[in-house]
Amino acid sequence: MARHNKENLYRLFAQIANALANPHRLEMVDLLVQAPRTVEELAHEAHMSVANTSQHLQRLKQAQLVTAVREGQYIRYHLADPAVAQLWLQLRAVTEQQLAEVDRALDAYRTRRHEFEGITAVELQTRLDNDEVTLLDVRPVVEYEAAHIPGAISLPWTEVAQRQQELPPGKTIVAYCRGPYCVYADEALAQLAQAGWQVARLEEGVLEWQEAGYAAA
Amino acid sequence: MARHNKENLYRLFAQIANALANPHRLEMVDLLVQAPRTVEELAHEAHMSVANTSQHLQRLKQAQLVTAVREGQYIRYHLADPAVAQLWLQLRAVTEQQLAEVDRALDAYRTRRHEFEGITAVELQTRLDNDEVTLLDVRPVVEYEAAHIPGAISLPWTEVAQRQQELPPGKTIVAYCRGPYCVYADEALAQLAQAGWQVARLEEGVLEWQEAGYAAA
DNA sequence: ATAATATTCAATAAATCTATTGAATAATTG
DNA sequence: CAATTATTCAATAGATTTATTGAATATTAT
Repeated sequence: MARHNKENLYRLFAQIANALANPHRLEMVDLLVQAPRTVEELAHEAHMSVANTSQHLQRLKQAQLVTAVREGQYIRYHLADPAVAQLWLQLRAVTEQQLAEVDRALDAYRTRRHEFEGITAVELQTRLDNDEVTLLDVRPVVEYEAAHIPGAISLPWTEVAQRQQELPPGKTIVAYCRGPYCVYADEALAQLAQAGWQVARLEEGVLEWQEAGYAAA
Repeated sequence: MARHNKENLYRLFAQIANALANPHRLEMVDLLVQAPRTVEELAHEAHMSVANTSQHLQRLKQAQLVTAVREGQYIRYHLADPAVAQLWLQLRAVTEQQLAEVDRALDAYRTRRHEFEGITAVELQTRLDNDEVTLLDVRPVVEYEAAHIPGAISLPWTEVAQRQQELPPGKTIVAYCRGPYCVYADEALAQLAQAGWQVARLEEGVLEWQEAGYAAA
């Protein structure tokens, strides 16, 4: 009797863990952290079929980790609450700490991971205040518009080659993207470094930046 | 290629989520947060067969969420890292916030949940400093010994009836146990209230107490 | 209304997860 | 060494999860 009620309680926690216990759904959560998206957009970004994406979204929605908002013929999915992003961060933290494979998998995915000088959030903040660096947000514009680090210029990584002359000359360029598991900043910096710019990468994305106690714009 | 490497990365995070995606395993983690335990102890506490408990422990161990330490003919399982407890806390926080069922399930499990006056960590701290209350840790002694709130007296809930005369008279008694999902404090307080004591419950357990920034002993 | 587009639903097969059972292993005790 | 105790392993049946396929639904545009 009491046993049964206790099991019911733990079952609820397990339901939420279960909703996150799939690589595709985690990638979708990771994308929704950056900005709300339609089913098609998510399917395209995560390289999944639309039907499969929809099915996974239903599971996230059932667990109330995301919410659906109809916009005309589209349905845009949002992360239900900032606490969900926190949970994702904590899951990442534990996984990184406990599974050494994460480091290896990251090296395999981000092949230029160790090519650029890193810069910490603290360093960046002071160098931004002293007007010593140009901060580049190389994510898609919609993500920049959803939230970005104050002072960052939006220049999607796909447009870096053509638009680099817009950048103020002389200053070091710091690029960031979705966070430590995103290659966009690496791609952008590789092009800029080749063109002779002094570059550095911020591993943090907006979520990690906020988590570290800084404000977002 | 890059896709494949990205999938590998998310697969690792999903592995950890998967290890937590079972009510029994969560209950085991919840128990291990309080104190390390042998397979048999866990099986008994969680009302599971030993073989099943062992099997679930293997999964937690494979995910490196727990570690096994042989002690003679026993093997004692420990939480691998405090970060695992943090993750459990965050999972609980999200579940409580997103699933209204938690509140109902908790009412069903802790039938005396609303019977006693609650006291916050802050209140407790000041009233302890002023020597106005007696703080009772009603968990099993091993858990008290693993960690407890400074100033707490160990009096397991099973012994409250016989040993209540040991308590200093006149002061209000505040009891706590494993946290908000534990009935021991309710059970203890029901007996003490009946015997005429002035009582209050602290919902926090040691983990939540520490999470709130206080030290443990 | 009809056509087009976005999303969901339903059915299905392959894979994974879970609890149970009984046997196997490893350490301790007599 | 034999007996005992704690834990793990192996096999298995039932349940759940997943990706795919094609059809169904809902909204918009013509």
